[in-house]
Amino acid sequence: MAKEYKFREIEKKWHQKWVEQQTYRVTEDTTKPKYYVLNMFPYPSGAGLHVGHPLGYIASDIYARYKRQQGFNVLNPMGYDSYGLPAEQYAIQTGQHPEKTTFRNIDRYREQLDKIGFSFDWSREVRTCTPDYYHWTQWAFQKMFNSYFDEELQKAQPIEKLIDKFKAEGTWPADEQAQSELLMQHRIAYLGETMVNWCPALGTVLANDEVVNGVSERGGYPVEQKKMRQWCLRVSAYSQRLLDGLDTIQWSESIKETQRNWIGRSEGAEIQIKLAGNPGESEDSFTIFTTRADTMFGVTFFVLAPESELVDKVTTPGQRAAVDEYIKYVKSRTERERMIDHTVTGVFTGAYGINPITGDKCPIYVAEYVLAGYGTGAIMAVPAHDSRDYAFAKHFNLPIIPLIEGADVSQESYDAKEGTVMNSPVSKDKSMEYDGESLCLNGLSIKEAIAETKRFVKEHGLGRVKVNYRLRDAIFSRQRYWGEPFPVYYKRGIPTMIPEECLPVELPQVDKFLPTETGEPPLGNATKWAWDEKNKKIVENSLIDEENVFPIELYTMPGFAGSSAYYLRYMDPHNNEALVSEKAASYWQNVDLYVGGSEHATGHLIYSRFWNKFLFDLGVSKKEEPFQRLINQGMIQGWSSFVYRLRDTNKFISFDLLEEQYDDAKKKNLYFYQGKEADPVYADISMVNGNVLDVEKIRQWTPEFGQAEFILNANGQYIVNQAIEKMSKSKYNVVNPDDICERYGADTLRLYEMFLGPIEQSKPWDVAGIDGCHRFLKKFWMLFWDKDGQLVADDSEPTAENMKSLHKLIKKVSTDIEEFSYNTSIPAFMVATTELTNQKCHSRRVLEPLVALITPFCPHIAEELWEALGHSTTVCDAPWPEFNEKFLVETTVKMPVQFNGKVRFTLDLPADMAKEEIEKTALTAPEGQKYLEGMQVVKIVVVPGRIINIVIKPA
RNA sequence: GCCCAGAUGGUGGAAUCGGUAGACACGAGGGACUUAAAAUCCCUUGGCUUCACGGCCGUACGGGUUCGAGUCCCGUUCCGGGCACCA
Repeated sequence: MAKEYKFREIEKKWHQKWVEQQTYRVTEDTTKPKYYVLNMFPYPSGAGLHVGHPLGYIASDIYARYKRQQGFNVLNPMGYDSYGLPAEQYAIQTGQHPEKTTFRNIDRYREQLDKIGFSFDWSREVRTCTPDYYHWTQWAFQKMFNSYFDEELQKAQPIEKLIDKFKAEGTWPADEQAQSELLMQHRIAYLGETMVNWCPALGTVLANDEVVNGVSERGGYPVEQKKMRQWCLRVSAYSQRLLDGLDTIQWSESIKETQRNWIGRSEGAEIQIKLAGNPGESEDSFTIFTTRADTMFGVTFFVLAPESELVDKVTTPGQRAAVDEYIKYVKSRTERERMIDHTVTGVFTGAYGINPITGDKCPIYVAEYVLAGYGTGAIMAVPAHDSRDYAFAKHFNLPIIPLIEGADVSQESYDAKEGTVMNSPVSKDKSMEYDGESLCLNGLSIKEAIAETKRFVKEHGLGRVKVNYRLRDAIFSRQRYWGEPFPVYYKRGIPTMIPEECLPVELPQVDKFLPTETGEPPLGNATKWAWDEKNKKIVENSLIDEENVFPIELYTMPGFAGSSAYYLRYMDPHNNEALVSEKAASYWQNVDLYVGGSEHATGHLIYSRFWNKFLFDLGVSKKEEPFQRLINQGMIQGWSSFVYRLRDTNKFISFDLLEEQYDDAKKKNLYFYQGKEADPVYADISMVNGNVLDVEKIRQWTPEFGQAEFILNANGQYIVNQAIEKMSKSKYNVVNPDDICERYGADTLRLYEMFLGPIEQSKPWDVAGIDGCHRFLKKFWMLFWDKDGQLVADDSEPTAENMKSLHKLIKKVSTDIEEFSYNTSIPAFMVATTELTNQKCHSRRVLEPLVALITPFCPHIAEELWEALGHSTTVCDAPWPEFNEKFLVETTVKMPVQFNGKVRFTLDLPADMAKEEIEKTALTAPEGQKYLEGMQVVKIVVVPGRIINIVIKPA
C-alpha cells in the first residue's frame, strides 16, 4: 500500500508538538545574530479571519523560518490591537462590555491562526487594552508631555531645560496658570485649542488620516471643522527627520512617496507686507509665505484666510459688515462642501498692503481658498502664474501681470516653473531701492529668479527664507470609552500628570458607554474617577474638593496610541519596570522586516516613526527608524455575487434576462426587466457555484429569500452578477481559511496563498488552482515513499542529474525568498519534484536538503518527513542548504546569434570559471561549432552572469 | 490638476543585465484506467492560415535606438493607488 498523505493527522500532531516543545520560543541569545520579523498586529473584529488576513502572516512566516534556518535568532511575535470603535459600538448596542467581546474575538482569532502553523512566539503576545501594556502607552505620553522639541538640536529635550532657558531670559511668568500656558506651546504632547475634525455621528474628533474625502474613514459619517481644546502630539516638529529618515529605509518607493506628500515640505520665503495708510489699528504689517518669490513683480492683491486673526485687525469700518457676513458664510460650510465646491468666493477688507519690491499698493481680500493652517494664513496673489489667484482675479476683475516670456495669460494662468522672467521690473522706477540696490530679475530662469529674490529679501531685511511642512500635529484625544485613559488630572484647571509610579491609570468601569446627558464623553459616566493628590489614588468623584481631590481627564487616547510602540514591547513584554529593558532593546534593536497593508501609510506608519524617534531621543529605542524593511501585502479581494430584485416586488430575476443601461450621472449600471428597474442584493458566496445560484440554498438563508419568486433563464438556471470587491462580511464574499485548512490542510493553504501572485499585489481569491497546489504536495510526499509505503531514502551517491535539480531549486528558492517573490518559487518546486521523481532519486543527500527547502512554506509536511528521515530535532533548525554552482555546470547553448562578426552565447556556466575554460566549452558545444567552424576567436567578453560575447573573424 | 505604480493568452502569472515571449499552474477540450464515480495518468490549448510540413501576426497604442525590444528612450490611451484650493 502506498503511503497516503494524511495532512489532518500530520498537522494536528505537529501543532501539539510545537506547543509541548516550545519550538518557537526565543530569548536574547547573544551567540547568534538577531533578526526581527513583525506583522502589523490585527484588530480582532467579530467577523474572524478571512483568507486575506493570513497572506502577510504567511509571507513573513516563510521569511522568519528561512532566517532561522540560516542560523539567525528570529523574533517573530504576534499580538492584538485591541482598542477600537467596533467593540465600543457593539457595546452601546448590546450593553456588553467591550473587553468581553474583544477577548472573545481574540480567542477566535487565535484558534484560526493556530491552524495555519505560524512560528509565532506566543509567550510574547501583547494586547493593547490590558493595563500592563497601556501602562507604557501612558508612560510615553507623560514623557512627551514633559519634553519639548529643541529646534537647534533637532531632538526632544526635557521640559526643565526650557524652563531654565525662560528663567535665564527672564520670561518665566510667576503665575502658575501662565506657566502652564507657556509650556503648552512647547510640549510634545500638549493641550491645544485647534480646529479639529469633529464627527457628530461618532461623537468624537478624528485625526487627519481618519478623515477621507470629508467623511470619517470608519462609517463614512460627515465631518465638520470645529475649534476644540484637545490633546495633540507635536508630530510636525519631527517633519524634517521624518522626511530624512525615508532615505535610510527599504520601503517601497510608492509608500515613501505617499509619506513625502503627506509631510509636504516646501521651501519658500516669508515676506513682511506693510499696511498702507494704517487705519489706526495696532497691526502695521503682516507676513505672507510664498514658494514663488520670483513673482513678486506680478502681485496685484493679497489674500487672508477667513480664520486668520489678521482679518479682524485690518478690516476697515466701511467693510466690516461685508467681512463679518462673509466669515459667517464660511463657517456655515462643512469640510466636505469646501473640498467639493471650488466656487470663487471672497470679500475686500478695505485695507491695502504695500509690495516691498515695487512699492505698489494692493488690496487685501479675505477668501476661503487660503487656508489658515498652512504657512502664515496669508498670501500674495500672482494671478498670472497661479491658477487659484487667476480665478479670483477674473472674478473680482483684478489686474493680471504676466512675468514669463511667451506666456499667454488671456485664458488661463501659466503655473509651470519654467521659462525666462520678464516685466520684473517693467521699468527701472517700478522697483524699490534698498541700500542702493534694486531687484531686477529680467532674463533669468525661474529657478535663478527665486534664488535671487530670496537673497534680496534676506539681505535687505524684508523677510526670511522659510521651509514649511504640510504635516500637522496629530489630534490625540477621542471622546470615546474604549481606549487608553489619560494619566492626567485637572488641578484647578491646570492639566497635571498623575505620578509615574502610580501608572497605569486603569480604565474605569461605567454602566453606560454613551456620552453623558450633559454631553461629556463616556468616561463622564464613571463615578470613581477623581485623583486624590495627597493619597495618590483614584477616588470617588463625590470627593472632589479642588484642594486635594481633582477630576481626571475624560478623554481617551486614539487608536494609534497603542500601536505606535508595540514592536518595542514585544522585545520585553512582561517587564513591569520599563517599556523595554536596556538589554532587550540593545539586543533586538529594531524591526528588520515589517509586513502589513499600505493603507497605514499616512497613519500608523507616520505615528509609529514619530513615536520611535521620540523614544530614540530619550535613549529608549536604539534605532532612529523602527522598521528597516517594509513589505506591503496586497489585499485579497472577494467575488461578490448579486441577485436582482424587481423594484417593489419580491421577484428576483436571473442576471442574463436583464437589460443594462449605463447611468452617466451615477457612474454605474442600472438593470431593467420589462421596463422596470431591478436592484442588486448581495448573495452569499457559498450559495453560488460558478455564476449559478443555488436557489434552494438561498431560500433557506433568510425568510426574505424563502418567500421570494426566482425567475430563471431558458436553461432553468438563476445567473448572478459578479464583481471583485474588498473582502468583507457585509458584502457576503468572505472565504474562511478554516474551510480551506479542513479540506486541503494548512500547508496547501500556505502554498496556495503565496501562489496567488506577488505579495504586494491585490488579487481576487479564486479557488481554482488550489487543487494544483494540493496535488503538488501529494507528489512531493510520494517522492519519499515507495509503493509499499516504505521510506526510500538511502545513503546512495546522488547522480549529477539529482544534484543539478536540487541546486537549481536551492538557487531559485533562496533568491525568491530574499526578494519576496514566493509565487515564482512554487513552480520551481513543482519542476524539481517532477524531475526527481522521474530520476527515481533516493539519495538522502538530496532528499534532506529538499525537506529543508520546503520547510518555510509547508512546515507540517516538512516536520513529518524530517522525522521519518530519522531526525529527532525540529526541522525548523535544519540548516538552509548551500548553493553550489558547480552542480549546474553542464553546458548547453541556449541561443546562438550571429552578427557583425560577433557570436553571442547563453551558457549555463559558473561566473568565476576561467576564460580559457569558457572558450573551450563554447568551442566544443555543438551549437557553438556550427558558428565557430572556420573562424578565429579574436576576443571573448564575459558578462557577469552567464552570457558571453565571442568576437570572431575568418581564420 | 500634481505625484507614484501598472497594462503580456480564457485566468493567475513566467521570461535573470536587451537574446527562442507565453515557463509553471488553473480553466477548457480530448483520451486511458473504472460497472460507475472519485483519485491518478497521457495528449491538445495565443491568433490567423495550411490536409500536412510550414508560414504570417502577436506583450495597450504610435514612433525611436539596436544585429535583436515585453524589457531601453519619446509621445498617447486606459486602469489602480496617493495627494489635492498647501500659495
